[in-house]
Amino acid sequence: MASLGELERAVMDLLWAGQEAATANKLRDLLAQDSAASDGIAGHQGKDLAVTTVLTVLSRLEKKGLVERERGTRPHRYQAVSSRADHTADLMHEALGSAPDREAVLARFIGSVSESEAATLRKLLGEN
Amino acid sequence: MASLGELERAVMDLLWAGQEAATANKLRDLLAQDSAASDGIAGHQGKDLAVTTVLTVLSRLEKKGLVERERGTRPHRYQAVSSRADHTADLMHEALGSAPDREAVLARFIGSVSESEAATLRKLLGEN
DNA sequence: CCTTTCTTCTACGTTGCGTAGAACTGACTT
DNA sequence: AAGTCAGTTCTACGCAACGTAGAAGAAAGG
Repeated sequence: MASLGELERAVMDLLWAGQEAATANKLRDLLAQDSAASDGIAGHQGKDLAVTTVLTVLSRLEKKGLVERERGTRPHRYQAVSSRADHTADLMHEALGSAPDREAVLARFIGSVSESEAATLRKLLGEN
Repeated sequence: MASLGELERAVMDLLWAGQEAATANKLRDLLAQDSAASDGIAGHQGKDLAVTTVLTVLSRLEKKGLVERERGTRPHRYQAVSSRADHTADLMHEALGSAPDREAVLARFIGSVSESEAATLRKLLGEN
């Protein structure tokens, strides 16, 4: 499926967090905010990215099928194709699918799941 | 965790398949066989790898903690640290853990699981 | 000791990603 | 209509991971 780099990941997180489609500039600002926040605001090591950088990343994400853009509006607007939950579940299926011994994998998986998650799973499997 | 390249993957598959620890040469031969097999035997595009290539890959896998080597014996013998099922389950946990909305992910995951796998999961969650 | 075999060192080409300048395009202003 | 300006695409560079393997070093057997 293609794994994500650090910046690609950060951008996807923003797109997943906001429900609205965002412009490259908006995303650039959000990224600047986030990095400032994690530096403790005062520090803020001038790590602001160029907008072109964000655009390049968005293009790559689009090519990977993770992001969709509205080409109609002039500042193109970008949004995630699927929710983070869907994407993550896909990744899990991908991992699972790569093994010939599905059952064994599931057994190990269940074995190391927290109790609360096990409860969630029981509920999900029960009703249906 | 570090994802695997194509050759790294192929080597791990061999190590996971065989229960015995194998030497680099043994693995090289097995890889040659496999590639011959997928080419339909006749073709067999002289894609045999150099032993050093296999050794390099094994070293990298060792550094990643996926492979263990017996240094005592002269032709060192290599084996997988954990089973494929364990490794795959780890990957699934890794994916799951990267999301803040665990429950939502599990819901999507369960939603797209085959009926037989769902049955397996019920059984695993039931008895315990 | 000397040859053979195995391992380690070093390295090169390719690809993905972070990063961004340069060039192009479409729109708003006057 | 031409100029300016924001936004987008093109191109590119450096770095790291990976596939690949030759060269050099080390050990085991005759």
